[in-house]
Amino acid sequence: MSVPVYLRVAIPSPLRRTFDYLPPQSPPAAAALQPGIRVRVPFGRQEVVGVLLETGTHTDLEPGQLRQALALVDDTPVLPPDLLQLCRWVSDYYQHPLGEVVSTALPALLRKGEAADPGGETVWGLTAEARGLPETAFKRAPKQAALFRALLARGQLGRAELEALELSRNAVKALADKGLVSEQTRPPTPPARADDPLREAPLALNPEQQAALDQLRYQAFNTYLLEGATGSGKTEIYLQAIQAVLSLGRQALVLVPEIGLTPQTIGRFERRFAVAIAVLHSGLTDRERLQAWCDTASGRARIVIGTRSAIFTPLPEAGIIIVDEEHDPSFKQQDGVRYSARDLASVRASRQDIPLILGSATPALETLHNAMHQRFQHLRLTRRAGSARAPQIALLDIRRLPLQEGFSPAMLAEIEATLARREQVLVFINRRGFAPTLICHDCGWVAGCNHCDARLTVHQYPPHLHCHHCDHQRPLIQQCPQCFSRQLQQVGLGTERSELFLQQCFATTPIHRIDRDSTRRKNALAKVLEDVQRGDPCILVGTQMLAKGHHLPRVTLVAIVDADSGLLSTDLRGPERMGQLLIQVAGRAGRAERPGRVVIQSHHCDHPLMQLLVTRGYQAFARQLLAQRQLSGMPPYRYLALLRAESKRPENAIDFLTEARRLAQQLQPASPQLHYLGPLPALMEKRNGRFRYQLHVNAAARRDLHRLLQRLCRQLEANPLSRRVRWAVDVDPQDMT
DNA sequence: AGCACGCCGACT
DNA sequence: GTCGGCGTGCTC
Repeated sequence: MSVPVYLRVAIPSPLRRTFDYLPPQSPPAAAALQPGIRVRVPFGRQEVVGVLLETGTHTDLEPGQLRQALALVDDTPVLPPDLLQLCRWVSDYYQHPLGEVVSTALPALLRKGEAADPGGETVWGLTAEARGLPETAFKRAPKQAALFRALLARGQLGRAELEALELSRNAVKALADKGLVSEQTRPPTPPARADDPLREAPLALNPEQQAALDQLRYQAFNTYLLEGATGSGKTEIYLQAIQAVLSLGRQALVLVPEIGLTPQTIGRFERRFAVAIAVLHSGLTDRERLQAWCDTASGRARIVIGTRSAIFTPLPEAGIIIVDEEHDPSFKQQDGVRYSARDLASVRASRQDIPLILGSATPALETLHNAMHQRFQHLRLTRRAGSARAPQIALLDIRRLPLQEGFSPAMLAEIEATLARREQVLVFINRRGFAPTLICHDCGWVAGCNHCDARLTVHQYPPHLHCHHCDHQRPLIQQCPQCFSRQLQQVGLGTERSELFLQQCFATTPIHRIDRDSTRRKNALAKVLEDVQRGDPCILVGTQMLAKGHHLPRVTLVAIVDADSGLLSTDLRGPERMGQLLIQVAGRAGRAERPGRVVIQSHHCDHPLMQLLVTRGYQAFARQLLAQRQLSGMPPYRYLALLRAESKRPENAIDFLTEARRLAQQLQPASPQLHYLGPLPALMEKRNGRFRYQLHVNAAARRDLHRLLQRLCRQLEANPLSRRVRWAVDVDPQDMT
């Protein structure tokens, strides 16, 4: 007689506990009950997909309380042991329910219980009828004709190939509707030979790059901070490190920021390597995401490039993790499980005993701090690759100067001179829309969002008012709703307004606006960049979208219209962000043979931080900020966690946090080692119709903070006040918004 | 979270 | 007379 076995299951629910079940009917072989497989179970009145954590022979429940699992979904774990462990670590470190962690670690379709092996890629091919048509068919539909010819030549095309060939998906649909194209399944690409991963020869390294590469060790955990200015050749180091790892028969994981995953980046990897590469980014459909996930989990793909959530991709033969632009805020998830993919990369690399490379021109303060304390090996690239010289940065004091739409005469003169030399200009304005404020000149009424404590941004293309925090939109009004005056003024500067103004100033020069609105249409960004590559004089007006990753060799002037907003920001990381952004944007200038120039307009040119950044560079600037952090007892010198709570009725959230503080102080009275602050309103108190507050806990020792949070969460979950609010812990918060 | 139950207000 | 508002309780 076999001992009864119980299944301990992680359920996607905010409850901080696991649930025990009886094995499903027709008891599976014990070997089938591997941790990490999915199980379909009854849960309350619903049926959910959970993940098996472990099996056990005892349970705290009465036999009658147990229900039976309905079915095992997988034969092999969707979360192999290392990832299951990582999820447990995340749940413990970030104080987030394990079931939700496990569920964020899985692609959406697996969450819903779909099979983990989609068995090949969905592709489109011509039907027999279509193959009989002459090559000159579809004379009146050029898009369809192009697709038809491509399919004749190549047989089948997948989504990625359609994109690469710039074929329209509408054409696919049109031909499919005519019965000329059908959806087919292409078997997975066979694994590439590991002995020859290269498609193209690596570039020659300069001595500095070579020295950095020589430092890397591939057989053990070590964290390398690869610090190098834009254009200093970090990517080539990544490529050659990956090459080394591939030839050891292992896989590489590359994490990139959300807007850094450009076709150029992917193209560079694909040109270099002959192995299958899986790409995971937010633009994929659930189906494509699952496909990419399966490709890496099966070991077919040898390189994974992805944004934040790619840190949870199973890699049976992981050999290296690279985090590019490691300072980028998008690596920290800002809702649900508030994890930092960069920090998880470190945990994962250490557990798997493989190297981790953190690359950046402007490392995060905590990363620099780690490097300074020898926890990371610091590799520096100081030279720009090729002949490009570092840009010269000039501060332009605009106090008392006449400004036209934010531009000083000197700045306009700079732009004009650059265009006259037949060079290109990048105008950086970190705010999309036309104007950030609509105000009534007669009574002072300001157009605000009904759901947030925010002003509505005026957009002109097309005209409307838009809340950038909750996406609420309203028609653009001409009359004040309070006093019925028609004197409504659009105050402040956004990209649309600058574009219009510059168009008037430089009527014969093409102006390209690049922000989330102008690039919403697919390939719009690629088209503009293609134009820009041709090198004719033009002006690019854009937000931080322009700051990342794009190679703009003909841009020789970067104009930063307003550097003050970041400098004066009250947020913990405001100045750090400003510095990083300025340096990143500046990196766009002068990448080819021509020297670049960066001009920064400011009312605070003599601000010590600004001076430091411009005259002595990011390192000195960052060290100064670190000194300030140490004085003010902030990370990375002390450890911070926020207890966030929000509710429709503000008092619910405040009462909850007040109680939380009381409980916390009972567990751990305030002291120099541990202090409390709050409940405080969030920087934007009301957002999306909810009032948001936070309790800050600041500790000298990570261990104390962690112990407190753990015990506090247990109590809070049982507390009736917690049911009236949405609450979550944010360990190592990025910002206080 | 999701779902059901339960008890009070303005509607066909 | 009901539809539906959200307070409360529960999930192996």
